[in-house]
Amino acid sequence: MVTSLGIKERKAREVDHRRELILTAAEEIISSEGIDKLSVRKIAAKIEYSPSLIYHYFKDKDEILKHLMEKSYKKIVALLISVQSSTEDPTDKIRKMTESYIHLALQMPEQYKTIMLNSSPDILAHTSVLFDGASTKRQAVAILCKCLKQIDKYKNADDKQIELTAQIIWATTFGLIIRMIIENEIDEKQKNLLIQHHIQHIENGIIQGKT
Amino acid sequence: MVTSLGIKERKAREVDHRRELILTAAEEIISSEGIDKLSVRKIAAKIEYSPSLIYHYFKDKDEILKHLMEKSYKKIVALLISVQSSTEDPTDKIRKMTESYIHLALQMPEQYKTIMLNSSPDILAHTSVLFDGASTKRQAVAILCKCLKQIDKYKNADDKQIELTAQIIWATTFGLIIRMIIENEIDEKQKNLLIQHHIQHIENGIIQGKT
Amino acid sequence: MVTSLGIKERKAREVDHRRELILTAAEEIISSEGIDKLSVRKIAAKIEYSPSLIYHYFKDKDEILKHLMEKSYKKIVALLISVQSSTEDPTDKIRKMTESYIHLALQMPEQYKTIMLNSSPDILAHTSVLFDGASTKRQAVAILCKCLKQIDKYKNADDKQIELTAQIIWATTFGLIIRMIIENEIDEKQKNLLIQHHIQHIENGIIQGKT
Amino acid sequence: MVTSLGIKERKAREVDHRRELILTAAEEIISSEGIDKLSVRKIAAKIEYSPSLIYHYFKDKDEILKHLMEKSYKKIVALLISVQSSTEDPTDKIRKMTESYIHLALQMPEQYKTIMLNSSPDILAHTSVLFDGASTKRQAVAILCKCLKQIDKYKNADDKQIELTAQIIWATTFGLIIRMIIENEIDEKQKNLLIQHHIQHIENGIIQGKT
DNA sequence: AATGAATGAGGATTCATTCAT
DNA sequence: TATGAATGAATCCTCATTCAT
Repeated sequence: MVTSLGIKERKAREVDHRRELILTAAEEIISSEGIDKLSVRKIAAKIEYSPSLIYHYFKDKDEILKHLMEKSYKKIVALLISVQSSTEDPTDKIRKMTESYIHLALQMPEQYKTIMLNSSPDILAHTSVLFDGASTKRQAVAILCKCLKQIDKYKNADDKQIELTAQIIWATTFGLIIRMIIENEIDEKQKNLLIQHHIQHIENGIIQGKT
Repeated sequence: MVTSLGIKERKAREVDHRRELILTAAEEIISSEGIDKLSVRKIAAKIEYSPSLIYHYFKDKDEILKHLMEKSYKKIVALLISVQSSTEDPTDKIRKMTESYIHLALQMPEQYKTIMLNSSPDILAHTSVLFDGASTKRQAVAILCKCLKQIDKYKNADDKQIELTAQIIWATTFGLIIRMIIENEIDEKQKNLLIQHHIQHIENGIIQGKT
Repeated sequence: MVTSLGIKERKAREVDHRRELILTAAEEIISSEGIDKLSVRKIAAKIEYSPSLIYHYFKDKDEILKHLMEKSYKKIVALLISVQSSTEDPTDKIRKMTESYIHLALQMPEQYKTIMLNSSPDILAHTSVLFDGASTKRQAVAILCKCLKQIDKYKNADDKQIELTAQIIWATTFGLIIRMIIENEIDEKQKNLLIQHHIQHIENGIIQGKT
Repeated sequence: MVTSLGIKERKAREVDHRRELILTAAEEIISSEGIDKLSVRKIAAKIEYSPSLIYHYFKDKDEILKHLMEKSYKKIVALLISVQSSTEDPTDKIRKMTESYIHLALQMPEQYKTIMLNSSPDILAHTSVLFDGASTKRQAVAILCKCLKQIDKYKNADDKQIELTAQIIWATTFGLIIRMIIENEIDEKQKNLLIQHHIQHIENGIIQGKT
């Protein structure tokens, strides 16, 4: 019995491993050719198996795409979480978080685009941030709000105002990232200048001026 | 003679009408399925004609796409131009321009996405704004720079700094628009709050704080 | 009545003119792109009329091709006839005829190929020369035979032998021409050497040696 | 293990068989309709499978054509090689080689035409023989030259002259073959008379007369 | 577990042809 | 006389998917 379980387990692990292989191959194709050039055949070619095998592990291409989305989404969420830690002064924290977030996003441009420009309900269920109440339902916004609240100026501010500020920070940062991805061939120096300038603007916006 | 001219004219108009029909059908398909799912067959099906007929009016699919792009691009450029005028205080001008731009973009969401998220060189030749020197090559950035220069704080500022500020204003506004389009189902009130908040942030950024 | 006839005549002439225009355009396309790239559309484009007009003058594409074949065939036959004249010594006559024939064929390579490599019965009815009895049914062979008979060596020769000789002269000359057309990019000098050499061989063959 | 190998072998053989089937179908279509009427659909129809299946066995139509060409070309080259051997008197050797070559070519008329009338650079790279220097680059010409050199009359002859003679022998023989193929329905007796007559002419040309 | 065979739907074009005007 | 509209068939090719083995 125990043995049998062990075998089953190993088998299960192997299955997972294969699925992972397939997904990774798919990711690579997406990275290099774009999501609309992804095909089952190409995945099969990459893992050096026959296309039919893919159907042992995934019901159809859509299922692969769904998993891909999930995987990418998790990566992107992981971005934010990995960035949090190292507390200090809240403004500084926002600066660092934003900076890291941008850099990490730029390291996975195709996945970032795929997820963040996707308007299927399944994906939006995770990625939408502009709706009223996002601060309680979206981790990213929540974290930003928490930081903002620690800033003197926002101490007595309305929750709604803080949420809006967080949403704007998020949406505008998203905009800069997407444009930098789309306008490829911007050199590194210029990219850094833009990022620094953007962060400076955020700081100007949150520290001074009207709420 | 007059009659003959009249006939020719009507024919020309009819041709234009057909071409327009095709383009509109194409736009609808793009709206509902995305640009990469656009096919000549689908267009033909939509207008209830045979696919070959399309080739009477357009040389090939690329020509259709080119027209589509041009059409959208012209609309978007028209946005900016229509928005300029009504001079006053430069900060106010930027506020009004941004506001109008956002509202107009939201009125043609699919076209905006199609153009602004397109990374083909032909399109980017018109839409890229983040490169070093954009202030002299892109009208939109140029106009923003001109306004910024009129603001006291930037009187003695470095041209490069001003360009960067303009670029950030543009890229972040773009970000907000795209997210509002992608996260459809945001209600009007929330949209307006976000827009106002964004503009306020821009103002905070440019009036106060470090450059 | 006279007038009416005059008009009809002019109309008929005009129709002929148009048909000629169409055929000429077709020939040009065949010359530049080969016979299998010939299309009604291309003809129409060349004469700057609409494709439908073609159908006023020809029943269908096949009819055009038929006329084309006939026209080309007549040209090729004209070759031979034009070459005959200027009598003298029979050997010399064969030399001159062959030489002229080759040069003229090389001036209309595509037409020559089209006709001479065509194995449709209609065309073969004019172009076949190897069958027993060709000397009485094919002008080209007949002329060659007549020349050969004037040569001393063949004075008493069997008619069948003479016919065979004529057929070989014809078929081998054809071979040289076709190869020179197919192996384009042979330079003029080399072409002339080959032609001279070929003619010399014919002379060697007919003057000396066994029959 | 043996079984497994056996299976693989059988599969490989089956694949080869299928490919062969496709190629044969293609050859038949070419025979009956000409090479430019060959289409993937027609092949599929002939073997009674769907067109897409063809793409399991061949990358694209070009690959099919390439195989077809290669197959035919190999046969034709094999002709020449098979014909060489059995040395004797050089004149006799040329006679025998030519005779065999003609007979073998007539046994694969469509393939011979396909290859020898093809003017694509890829094919011409193997089949062109009329250029200056062919005696060193084309086996067929080289062999003929070697034989010619052994003939007394050519002992002291210029290499260029010998090359030209070989080229003429080749081109004229080609002409006779092609015409016999195109003018189908020539009876065997007549064919043989023509062949013998042609060979006699070659001999007359090379043994006697001027070089 | 793995695969090759097979297909049908869909992709862009091209073309000959008909027909109403 | 001349043409534009319209089509259906044909071209090559790709792809997701199923099925028997």
